[in-house]
Amino acid sequence: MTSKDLRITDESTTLVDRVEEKLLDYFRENKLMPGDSLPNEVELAKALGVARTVLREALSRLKMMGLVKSRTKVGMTLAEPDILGGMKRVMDPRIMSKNHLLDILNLRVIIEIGMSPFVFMNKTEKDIEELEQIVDRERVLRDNQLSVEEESKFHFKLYEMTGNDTIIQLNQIFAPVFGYIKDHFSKILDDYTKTTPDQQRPSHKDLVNILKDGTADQFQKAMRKHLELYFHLLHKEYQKGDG
Amino acid sequence: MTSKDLRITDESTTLVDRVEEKLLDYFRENKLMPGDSLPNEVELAKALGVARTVLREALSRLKMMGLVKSRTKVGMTLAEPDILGGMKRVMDPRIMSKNHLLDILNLRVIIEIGMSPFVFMNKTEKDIEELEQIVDRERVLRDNQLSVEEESKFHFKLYEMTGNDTIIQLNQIFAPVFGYIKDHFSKILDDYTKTTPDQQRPSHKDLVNILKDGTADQFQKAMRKHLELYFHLLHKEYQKGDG
DNA sequence: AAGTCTGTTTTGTAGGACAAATAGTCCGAA
DNA sequence: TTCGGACTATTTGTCCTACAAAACAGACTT
Repeated sequence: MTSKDLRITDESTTLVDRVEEKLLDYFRENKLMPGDSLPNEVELAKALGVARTVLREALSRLKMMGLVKSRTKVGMTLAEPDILGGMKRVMDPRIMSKNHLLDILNLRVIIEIGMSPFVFMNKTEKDIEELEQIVDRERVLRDNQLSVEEESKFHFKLYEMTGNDTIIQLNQIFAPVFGYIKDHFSKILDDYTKTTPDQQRPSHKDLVNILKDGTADQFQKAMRKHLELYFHLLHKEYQKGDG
Repeated sequence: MTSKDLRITDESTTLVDRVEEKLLDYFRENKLMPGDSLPNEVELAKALGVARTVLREALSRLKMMGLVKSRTKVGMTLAEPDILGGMKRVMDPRIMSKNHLLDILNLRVIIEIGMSPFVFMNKTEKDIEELEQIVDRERVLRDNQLSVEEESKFHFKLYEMTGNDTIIQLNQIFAPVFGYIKDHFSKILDDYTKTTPDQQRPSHKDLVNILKDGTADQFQKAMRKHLELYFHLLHKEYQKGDG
């Protein structure tokens, strides 16, 4: 047993927590749909047997997630939640554990590789043109690297081509994490780019060309290669945490 | 201009919303780290110029995300947030728009394809054995399909092999969505399995064998093929939405 | 029929009171 | 001295009341 297992969880469930649960149960059991209206606060509080303030603290949480909307006089209605609403607010690399950061980086790499078949499927003339413009504007810095802005602009366009709003949002939410990682693991990343021949690392330009004239499979492999340095980083840093 | 552009957004930002923002700003500006303690509620409310009830509604949101912890007498402390905390609560396929559901399905497919290099990298003898056990227990139903439980058990093990807690959690949170999709798009899925020769659809058994004796590239391609029916579903249903 | 006014309902905000938990202190006994 | 128990002060948790603000509904006016 490690010291981690000894810590007191102290999950002293508060009344607000339970009310929040109850509300969600209530929505599900009554099969409420977006647009359906809820009882007013006073009634709800009475039905739940709690003070209005407690009810409102629970409702406040659901409002943050977009599940509940309210307007004076009109009352409260259910709505389709913004599942990323909470994440958007609290994503801050500064306060995240190293392992958590690596998890997110890993997830990003996974998404970029996994989405490449869809990017290839959805590509249009216009997309290719835009990508070419982005690539043409890129200015190479030291060690064949790009600025963070240029780097992310290119990848953002690829995300856009998935046509998947959730994924696009996810990329935006994760963005600060990569900036942070590039800063804090720059040594490992630099070492890798210096010791790996450029030919083994497809540039953005190469990717566009393959997307344009190659096959879906070639594109995915190239993306995989393009992201290889993160494989390297993940492999090296996850190891450390285990020890 | 479509009718969608006419709707009243009514983003009447409430005081609680602004206090929530202010708190997050305050945390960032003061570079608070997990473990650091916050001023007590009365002081905070005074500093913000709002009633304690309002402050508490804002804090309640941050507590839901795990960013703030509180204990009587001790006070409040900052903690590393659970970025999926909000999502976990409100993920309910019943109330999600079709496009949103497809986005999630798409994301799952993307993750499963993208994670296959990592699954291959991380595989151990023990993992293979477990997978073989899972596959051996599987009972084929009509049309070469499996029960939802068996299906998800196999894939869950693959997620586990990524060693990425965030991704494992994400899979669990998404699980209800797939159940829902399998129910509601069963016609399309059944049609596909009926009209596509079994040889073109790698079974779980095939996947394990490739994972065991094949290459990383073969494994990824097999995963891609295994998920092909979802490509089919996504292609067909996303189309509809556009019209 | 159209616009205006007024009353009423419901959420939004404020503030006070007390309960419950518990860290810290002090005191007394082994 | 050290341990334990009682007390105290502090802070969050819960309840309650009051009023402000928004906006729907219906009556009333022109």
